[in-house]
Amino acid sequence: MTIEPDLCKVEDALGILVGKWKPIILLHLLKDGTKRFSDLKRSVPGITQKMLTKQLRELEEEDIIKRVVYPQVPPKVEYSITEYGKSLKPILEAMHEWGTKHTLHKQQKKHERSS
Amino acid sequence: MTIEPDLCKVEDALGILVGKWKPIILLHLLKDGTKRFSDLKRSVPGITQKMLTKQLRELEEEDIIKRVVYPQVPPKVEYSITEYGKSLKPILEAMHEWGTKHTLHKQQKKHERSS
DNA sequence: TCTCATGGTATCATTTAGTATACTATAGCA
DNA sequence: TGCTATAGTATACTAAATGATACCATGAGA
Repeated sequence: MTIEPDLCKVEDALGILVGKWKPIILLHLLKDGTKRFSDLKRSVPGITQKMLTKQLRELEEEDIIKRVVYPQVPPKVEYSITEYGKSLKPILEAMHEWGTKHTLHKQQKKHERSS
Repeated sequence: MTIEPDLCKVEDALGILVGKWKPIILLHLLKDGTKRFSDLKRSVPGITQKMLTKQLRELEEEDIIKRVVYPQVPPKVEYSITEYGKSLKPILEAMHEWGTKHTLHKQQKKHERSS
């Protein structure tokens, strides 16, 4: 299969996945189903509140995740992957698989250089 | 299949594909095999010389493409995908496929809103 | 009355990505 | 002698992404 560069839809998917935190957020939601804001924050070490909010809003905007607010105090907000969002799984898996191989490849190169 | 977020290698692949021009450059090289610098520049409308050089250097650094310089005047430099680079194809294809579906999804949403 | 937990916003600083434009080397050709 | 083609580099700039930090609302419980 050859993808016609001029009809390239690769960027569309890329645009959704790009961001320092989006993949890891999606992986957590894919794994655990539903998570609260604070759960996600704990699961993604190093992320700031602002960034987490921003990434979640962007994913929501794209229909990848769903946001449910419970009218309580203190607030409770739950995030989960939509059915549509689940369709990203093959891409994430392909990247994960490749990334795993790539780790080996890099190690081999390193070894070659030092020998 | 569930990808363990803590062992996530998704970023590795993402890092290589990200950049405003990398996917389109790779698609051209995958399609046409070998291209000269100026061919690529023509194939990727809007890209500046500096950006093209930068993207190519980064891809070369990752062993995704190969750069061959012919000692001529005027210079001739050929770029091609490495075998290793070809291993990215499944990712590009998965993204392309998803992107194509996503276009439809967006159109449906648009239609829903306007009806 | 004070404090805590949750899920945010607001403001500003810094870092990274991308753009625009000018410049370079040199063999071959008119 | 001056022009062209190729594959760049150098410098300066703008824009976008990310980070750090402070702040806010409010019901429950001590």
